[in-house]
Amino acid sequence: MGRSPCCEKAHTNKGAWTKEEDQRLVAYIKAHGEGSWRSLPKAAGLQRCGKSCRLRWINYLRPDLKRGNFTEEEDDLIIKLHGLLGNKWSVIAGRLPGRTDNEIKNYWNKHIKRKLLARGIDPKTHHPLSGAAAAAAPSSHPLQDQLAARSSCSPETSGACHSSDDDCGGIDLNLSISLPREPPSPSSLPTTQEAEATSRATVVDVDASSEKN
DNA sequence: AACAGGTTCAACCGCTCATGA
DNA sequence: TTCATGAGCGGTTGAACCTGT
Repeated sequence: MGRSPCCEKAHTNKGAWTKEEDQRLVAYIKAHGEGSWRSLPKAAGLQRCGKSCRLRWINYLRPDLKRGNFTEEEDDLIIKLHGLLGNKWSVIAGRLPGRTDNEIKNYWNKHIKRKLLARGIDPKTHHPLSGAAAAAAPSSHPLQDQLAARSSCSPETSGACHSSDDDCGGIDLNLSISLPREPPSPSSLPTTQEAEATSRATVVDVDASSEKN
């Protein structure tokens, strides 16, 4: 009596989506909204796994997606957020309207990793590459360490030292985000993902406006 | 022009988390 | 409190595309 599989593998398509499948999925979501991914494929007449539908919608079909090159600002923001959060791609995506976790993850692997390496920075630890010892620091994310060290003034406990120019910790990553947390328009998605991402990220305030020093 | 190697992107897989009975 | 189920996340893979030889 194991857990039931997420879908009938024998009767589901795999691989690239066809235009018709895309159209069906978009039409269904427009009519019924997001959610119930497990039952969606059947209801929409798709021979796909619910997870696959969800992914296709989130990463490719959503109307509010911003496709195209990342800006320098987005680059910097991703780097800073990664320093704070690690590989929490969905949280990072929540701070970059129109970007998806998958897109950011890919972009990180293809572009930013190299950028950091070229600067002599270890993309995993955000420490200078030169010191192997540095890489062996107690935490994989030094910035998280700094945040932890600041626990005495954490927003959860006091919120007192959360002003944008407070230098608690002495790093410029004391940020508070000013990006919109709501969907840009009523017709765009409820973005449960973003909502969740936002809620999970509340511990860390990141200010997009301050990331340009 | 043809081939090989490298890069990029979309999609899948397996795990964890959240929620409800 | 425990268990079952659905949803979401992050890592990985594979095919298509690009570039250099």
